[in-house]
Amino acid sequence: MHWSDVVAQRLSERGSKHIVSTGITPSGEFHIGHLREILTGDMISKAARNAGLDVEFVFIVDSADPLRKVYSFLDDSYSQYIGHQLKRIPPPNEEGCPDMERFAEGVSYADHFLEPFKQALEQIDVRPRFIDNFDSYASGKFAETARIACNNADKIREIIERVSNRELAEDWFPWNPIDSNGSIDGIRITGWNDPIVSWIDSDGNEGTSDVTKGEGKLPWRIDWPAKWAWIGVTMEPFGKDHGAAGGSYDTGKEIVELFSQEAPIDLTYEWISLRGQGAMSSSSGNTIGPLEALSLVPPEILRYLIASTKPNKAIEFDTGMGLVNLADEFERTTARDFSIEMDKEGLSRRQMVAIEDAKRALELSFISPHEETSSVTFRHLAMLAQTKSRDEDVWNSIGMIGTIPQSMIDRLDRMRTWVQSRHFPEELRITIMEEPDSEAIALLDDDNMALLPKLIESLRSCDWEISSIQNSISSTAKELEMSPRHAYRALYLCIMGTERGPRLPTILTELDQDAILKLLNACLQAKQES
RNA sequence: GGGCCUGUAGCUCAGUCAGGUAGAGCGUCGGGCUUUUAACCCGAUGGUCGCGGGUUCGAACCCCGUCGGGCCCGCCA
Repeated sequence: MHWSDVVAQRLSERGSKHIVSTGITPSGEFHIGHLREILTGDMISKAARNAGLDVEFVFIVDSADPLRKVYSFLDDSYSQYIGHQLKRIPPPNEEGCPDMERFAEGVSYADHFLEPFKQALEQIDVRPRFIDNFDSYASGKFAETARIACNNADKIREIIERVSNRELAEDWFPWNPIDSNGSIDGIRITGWNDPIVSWIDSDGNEGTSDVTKGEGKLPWRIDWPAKWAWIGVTMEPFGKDHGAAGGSYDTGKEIVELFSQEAPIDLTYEWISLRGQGAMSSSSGNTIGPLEALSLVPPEILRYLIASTKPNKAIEFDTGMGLVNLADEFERTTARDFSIEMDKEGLSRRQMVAIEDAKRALELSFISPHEETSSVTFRHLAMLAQTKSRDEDVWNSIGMIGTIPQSMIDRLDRMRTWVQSRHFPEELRITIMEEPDSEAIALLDDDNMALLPKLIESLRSCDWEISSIQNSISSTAKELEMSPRHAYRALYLCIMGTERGPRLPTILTELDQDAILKLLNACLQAKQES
């Protein structure tokens, strides 16, 4: 069974109405690692609906969280905002400095990073109900849970200390008020008189906060179960950082009982890293943003990456050949006829499971509305994008006539972007030799050598366009009773340094005739001399 | 100090939850397509399932141990 269906089954055992929740702190640029969180939730929701359950999918924007530190992409002037909630500080401008103008227009730090992520979500067909955590506090959504938490501070302290096996400070209290400067750091609680906490901040200023009005926030380990409670979350996937024993899920599981609620069903997923570069990290700049990824890869393939990988499997995102293989696997899977495969006799249980899983992974990958596309592979399109500058020629080449589906136009656009990007693998790049490549020349055999002089003559006199070039090559080969395939081999070795390659006449017409003849002669000479 | 994930073909991985003669894709090699879209089709190649014990008629799978890789918690994420 596909992993999403396994979770759906667990959900159905518990009830028919569910809220699947995900959440991310907008502390910096979103990256594809975050996509796993949201796609995992999205796919579970879809699988659960598929199982006949009533499911709502929500995405909590943790905009009430404070700025932890001055990240590398921020100007030092942000140090004044450390400890301030992300919804209440200005967005960075191009230079990483606080952009007070946009802030005045109502764009917060949190909004700044959330907006592009929302666009990416649209593209990959994820449409959650967004919940802004800061606004939720402000509008009193946490009023009840905050009061319960403060009234049960001792119990919560006991849970956290026992489950996470760590000691909390003497003056620890389950509420972080906002101090006179707007920070929730370095503040000490001096009293609790439901629903008011009194505090003294690091500057010695004293004040009070009403926990029912969001004048502050619950600490993370309580904030999370409080969200479960007021939203009614029944299922939440989360990264392995929260899943560790004694981690926030373990403590949350017990704390949520104080709010008279059951902990949601959990699913811990592994991180996504960049191939050869380690974990994705917003602060080190070692990231690929969802929008950048989407400028290269069709959305259904990003979905397929998540859908076809079990959550507990770490993913190494590879923007080079790995991407090609993934995309081609997607194409092949799309072309499969699962009903015929399932009807085959003598299938082992494992084979059936594999077929089922592939089918489900594919279904979860399609974005709606699902358009029929040509089954051109990624490799093939990569080649076409390099050899045909006009889109029209690409469509003709793969037999698409009439109205081209938007998804195909997008795919070609992305391919052209990818070809020009630093991510495009050398292996697929079409390179034309300028000088004879000695290694390739060494591979020319006697037949090739016998052919070359005649071929050069024939190419010298032919019109430099596709059919004459093609004709010239095949007729020369026939003259010598050689297979055209073998004749092409000689040309590939001389021109591209490889034994095989993409359709050559097309490429030749885009190159200078004299230069090619010169190259072929040089190769001939080099071989004869060796 | 505690915990999680992971180790299977040259590469990427499935198979481990419900033990029953090792799988897929890519790659490689060979053939076909009598002018090759790196296509497509057919075939072949390829693994003492990290290692050592145990349970079992039977273990990649369960149990114990061990080695290697990745990571998390131990800072009010």
